[in-house]
Amino acid sequence: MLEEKEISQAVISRLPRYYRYLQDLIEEGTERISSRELSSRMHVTASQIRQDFNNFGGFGQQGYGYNVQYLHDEIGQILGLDQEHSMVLIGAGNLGQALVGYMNFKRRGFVFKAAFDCKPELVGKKVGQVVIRPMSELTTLIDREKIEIAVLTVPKGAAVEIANQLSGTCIRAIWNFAHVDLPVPERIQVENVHLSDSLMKLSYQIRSDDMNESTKQ
Amino acid sequence: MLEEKEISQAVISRLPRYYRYLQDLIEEGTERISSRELSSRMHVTASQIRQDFNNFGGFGQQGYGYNVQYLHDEIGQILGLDQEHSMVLIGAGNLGQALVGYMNFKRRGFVFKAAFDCKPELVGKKVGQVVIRPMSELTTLIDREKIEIAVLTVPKGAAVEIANQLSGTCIRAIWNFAHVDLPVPERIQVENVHLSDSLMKLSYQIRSDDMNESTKQ
DNA sequence: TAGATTGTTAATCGATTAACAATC
DNA sequence: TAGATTGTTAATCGATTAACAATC
Repeated sequence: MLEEKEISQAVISRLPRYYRYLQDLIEEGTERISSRELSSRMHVTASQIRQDFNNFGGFGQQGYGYNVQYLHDEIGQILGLDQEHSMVLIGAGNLGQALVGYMNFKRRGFVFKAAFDCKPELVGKKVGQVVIRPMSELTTLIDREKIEIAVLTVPKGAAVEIANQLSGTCIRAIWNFAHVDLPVPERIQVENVHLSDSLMKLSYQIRSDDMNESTKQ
Repeated sequence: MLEEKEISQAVISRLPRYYRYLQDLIEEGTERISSRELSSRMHVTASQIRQDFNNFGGFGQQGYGYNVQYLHDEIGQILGLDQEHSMVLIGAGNLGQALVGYMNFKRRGFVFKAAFDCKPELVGKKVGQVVIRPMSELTTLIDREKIEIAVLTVPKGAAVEIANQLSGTCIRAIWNFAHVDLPVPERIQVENVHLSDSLMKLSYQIRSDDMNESTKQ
């Protein structure tokens, strides 16, 4: 009932930011907020806010605005934050270890159940709450523990091969930090975090600023 | 001369991916490629590829296609990858240390010149090629060494205060991993990497899959 | 020259913004 | 009831795709 039509990617990308601002409002003790107030805080149009929320069917009340707590909880539910999500780490390098250790994910219900690495010298070592296991145990553990999300922090070369392995398991989604596009069946969702792409965009901005400076005069 | 009009954010976001595919093509020894071939590899339309490239003024040749090496280098230049970029790390926690240690950035010309942390017990410790310094030295070092990019991996609470400090320096851009929107003057570019936002999007996809499953029947 | 493929203009599609009637 | 503000329809804007003339 909650959802019928496909929601656009643009809308979904904005939901976490709404969620964040609503959390801040709760902490400030604000009980209600109008789309106009929220729009001026977030530097987006009030129209967009109302359109976005109405994709999911109207959380406000005419003449009143939105109840902050209610809106927060609804968006949380839409984002699936009312459920616990089990994860495994694949690739226990520096970045991988940092992610496992990051407590904020756990607070939101994203829990690492295991970590894997191909390096024998890392196997047995503890990171965060889990012990690093050999890659040979990967697929059986995922299926046995009904893991939802695989966090992939391995080098480019290994990523595709591992994605193929994952395709045969019950895994639902891959959070991909490897610098390649993964070939997976449609039922597996992939969310890419390409850090170097992000850094390149930054570098583009700097350079394009330089150009403007030099052209201006 | 190279650029005049504003290039849309959508185009810029695609450039790093083009760059990556062109690198792969070079490694494969491919000398030329048509927009149609590239489009089928990358799963985008050939039209979009041609439109994107023509924002910067035509890198191809009718009847021939694009020279891979040339196109690669041009895009690299547009992204500012032909220059070295100096960076400082602010916040030497797990994630920060992982970023400093990541060699791929250095290969692309992004070089960490220093790292800072407010924790006295971390000061003096070495991460990657640099030694962690106290926060008190932050602004003077940035200006003295003409640092371009600040990599911000501090908790939410500290980020805004540090952004204010950075506003008074020669810094050009902030690569922001903190979970807040930073208030900075217009001349400073901000590129956000909100990992928990990304994870929430993944969680949304999983949940919306569930919905479809349960509604289908 | 004929074939291929670009650069570019025109058509379509989707997302954002504006406007306003519905309603609390 | 009057005022406020939503939900929603209509208008605008921008981005993507299609088509084709230019040209290597």
